[in-house]
Amino acid sequence: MKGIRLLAEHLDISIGTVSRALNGKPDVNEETRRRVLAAAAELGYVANQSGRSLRQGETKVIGLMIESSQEAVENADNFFLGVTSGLQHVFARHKLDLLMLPCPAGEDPCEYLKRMVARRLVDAMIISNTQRMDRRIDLLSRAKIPFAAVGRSRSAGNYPWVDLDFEGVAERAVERLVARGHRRIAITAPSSEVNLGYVFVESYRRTLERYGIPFDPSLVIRVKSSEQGGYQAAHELLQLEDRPTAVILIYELMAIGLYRRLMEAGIRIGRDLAVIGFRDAPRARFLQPSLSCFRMSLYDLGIALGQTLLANMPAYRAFYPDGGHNIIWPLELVPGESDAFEVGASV
Amino acid sequence: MKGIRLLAEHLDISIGTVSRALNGKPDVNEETRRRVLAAAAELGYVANQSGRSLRQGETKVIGLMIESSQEAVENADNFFLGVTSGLQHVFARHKLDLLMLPCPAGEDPCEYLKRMVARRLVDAMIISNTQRMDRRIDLLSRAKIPFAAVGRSRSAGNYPWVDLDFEGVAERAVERLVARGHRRIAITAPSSEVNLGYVFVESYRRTLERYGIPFDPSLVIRVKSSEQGGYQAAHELLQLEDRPTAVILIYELMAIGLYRRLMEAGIRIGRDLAVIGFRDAPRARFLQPSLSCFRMSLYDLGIALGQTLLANMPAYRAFYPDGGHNIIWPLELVPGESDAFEVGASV
DNA sequence: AATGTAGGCGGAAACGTTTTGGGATGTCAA
DNA sequence: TTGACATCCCAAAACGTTTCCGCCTACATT
Repeated sequence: MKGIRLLAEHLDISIGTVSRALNGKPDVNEETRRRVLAAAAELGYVANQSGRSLRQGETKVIGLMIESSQEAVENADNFFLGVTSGLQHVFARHKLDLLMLPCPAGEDPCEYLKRMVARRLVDAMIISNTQRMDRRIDLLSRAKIPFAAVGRSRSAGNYPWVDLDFEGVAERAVERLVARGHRRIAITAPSSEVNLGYVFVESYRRTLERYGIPFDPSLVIRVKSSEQGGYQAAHELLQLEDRPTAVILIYELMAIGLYRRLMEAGIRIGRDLAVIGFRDAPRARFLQPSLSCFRMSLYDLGIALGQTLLANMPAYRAFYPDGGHNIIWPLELVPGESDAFEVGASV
Repeated sequence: MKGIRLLAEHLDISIGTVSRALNGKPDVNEETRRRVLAAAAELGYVANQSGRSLRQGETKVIGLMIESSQEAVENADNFFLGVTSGLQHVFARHKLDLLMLPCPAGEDPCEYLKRMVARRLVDAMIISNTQRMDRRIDLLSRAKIPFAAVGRSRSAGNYPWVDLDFEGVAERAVERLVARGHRRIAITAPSSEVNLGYVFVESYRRTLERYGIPFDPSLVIRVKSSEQGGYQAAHELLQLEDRPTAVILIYELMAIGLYRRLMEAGIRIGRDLAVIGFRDAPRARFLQPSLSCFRMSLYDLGIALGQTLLANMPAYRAFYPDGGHNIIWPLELVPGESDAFEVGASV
C-alpha cells in the first residue's frame, strides 16, 4: 500500500478526505485537516505527480526549452540560467515548477518540442532562440499550449513575447558616438533576413540620418553573433578604405574576437577605435580596455517573461490583469573605456 | 475521445493491441503493427506520459539538478550545458529524455530534491555541486532512486560519481613549474574542509616534497573559486614577504580576477609570475597573456557520467557491464603564455 | 477425428490521484 | 416533532496507459 491510500488508512479516513485536506479544499473539518497535514509531514508524503497530472490534465510544470548544441552553448553564456532565476521567482508564487528542456544537438527543435508537448509533461512552454519563421510557434498555437517566446519572429499570429530593445540600443549607441565626434560608425548585425538584423540596422540608419550623416552600406558588417563573428568583423573593418572610428556590436561576446583581431593589427581600442557592445555576456566583462555596453538584469527579464506567460494561461490570468502581451525590454548603458575618447582630440 | 482509445477506435481494434503494437511487444501481427504505426503517425499520436508513468511506475526521464542562484550562475560558466550534450547522447540510445531541474535560489537544495523525487517526475537523478557532506546523497540512497554525482563527497556509502582528477592536475602543474626552475609555488584552494580543498593541496604538497621542496603553508591561499576569489588571491600573493614566482589556480575563472589585480600592481604575467589554471571556463579563454591550463571535453565527461548512471539502473545495467562505478576524469594541459618562461632566464 | 500448440487479439484490472454526488450527522427555527 | 440547512465525510468514477489472463482461430500432429 502506497501513496495517499496509505495515509488514509493510517488516519482511518477515506482517501477523498485526505486529498481535499491536503489541497486546501473546503468541506473538511479543520481538526481533520490538521491531523492529515501532520501525518503527511511525518510520513513524508508527497503526491505522485503522474496520478495527479492524469486526473487533472495539468502538471504544474512549465518548460523552458533551450538548445544544447555546441554553438548554442558557446553563445548562450549563462543567459538562460540567469533568466531562470527570475522565472522561478514568479512561478513559486503559484507552486509551479520550472523545468529546462534541452533539445539534443542533432534533433530538430520542432520535433523535439512536439514530442515533449504531446507527452503532456508540461502545462506551458517558454521558447527561446526564436527564428525568423519559427515553426514552433505555429505548433504551440495549434496545440493550444500556452507559451511565451524570448524574441520576436515574423511568424503569423500574435503571440506573447519579450524581446530586447534593439532599436533603442542602436539609436542610443549612435547618439553617444556622434556626440563624441564620430561620423563614420560601423555596425555589426546578422543577416537582414533575420528580423533582428533588419530592425537593428534600420534604427541605426534612421538615427544617423537624423544627424545628417549619410548611410553607408559598406559599414554594415553581416557576421555571426559570436566570438568568431567578432574576429571576422574586425577583419572586415580593417579592409575598409576609409576606416571607421567606431563600431557598434550587436552582441557583447563578439567583442572578444574583435579585440583579438584588432590587437593583432595594432589598433588601440578606446584610442583609435571606439567599441560599444550590447547584451550581457559575463564572458566579455573582463576585456581590457573595459567594454562600454548596454546591459540588463537577466533576473528582471525573467520576471517579466514569467508574468507574460502566466497572463496567457487561463488558470493564472486573473493574477496578471495587465500582464503585457509583448514587451520590449530596455537596456542600460554601462560606460567603459572602449569608447572613452573624442574624435580629433589630442592624446 | 482521446489518446490511445481514439486510435483504437479509428483502427477498429482494441486499445490493448494498439499499445502492444506501439511498444514493440510480441503477440501482434506484423500487418496490424504496421497499420497502427501508420495511423499513429498520421494522427500525431504520442502516448500521454502521465498515464504511462502511472501505470509503469517509471517516467523515462532523467533529471539533472543544477542550482540557479546568482553565485552558481556566475561560476557555472556553461559547465552544465556542455555536459548535458554528452548525457543526451547516451540517453538517446534508450529513449530517455533529460530534464534540467534548477533549484530555485532561495530553496534548500535537499528539500527541493525531495520534492522533485517524491513527485515521481524522474526515474533517476544526476546531482552536481556535491558538498563535503551532502544530505542529498543520503536522501537519494534511502529513497532508492538511482543517481550519479558530479564530484566526490565524504558522505557515507559508496555511490557512483565522476570527478575531475584534482590530484593529477596539482601533480602535473607542480612538475611543470619545477621543470622551469620554480621553487616557490603558490596554490589556491577552497577550505580544507571541502574534500576538494584537501585533496588538491595534499597532492601539491606530496609532489613538492618529491622534489625536495619544503611545503610552506603560507603559500596555500584559501579563497573562493570565483573571479572575486582570484582577485583576493592575487591580493594575498602581493602581501607575501618572499613572493612566489608561480601560482596554481584551482579554477580557471579565478584567473580573471587574479589578472586584474596583478596588472594593477604592475606584475607582468608570464614574465614575473607564472599562472596555471584548471578546468574549462570559456570566459577565461580570452585572457591576455593566454592562460596555460588543464582542460577537458565537457561532452566526453557527460558521456562517462551518463554511462555511470545507467550502469546503476537495473533496467539498463546490462548495456554497461563494466560501467565504472567511480571515475576520475583526466585533464589535458593546454599550454599558454602565462607560464612560458624559465625562472632566472634573462629576458 | 481428436488433440495440441502457437499466434493474435480483446477484456479488464491496475497505477495514484482528484472530484462529484450523495449520505450521515448535528443544529436551528418553525 | 418536523423540516431545512450546514458540515463533514465516504464511495465511486474518471484520467490514459500497460499488462495479465484467457479466448479464438488456424494449423500441425497424433
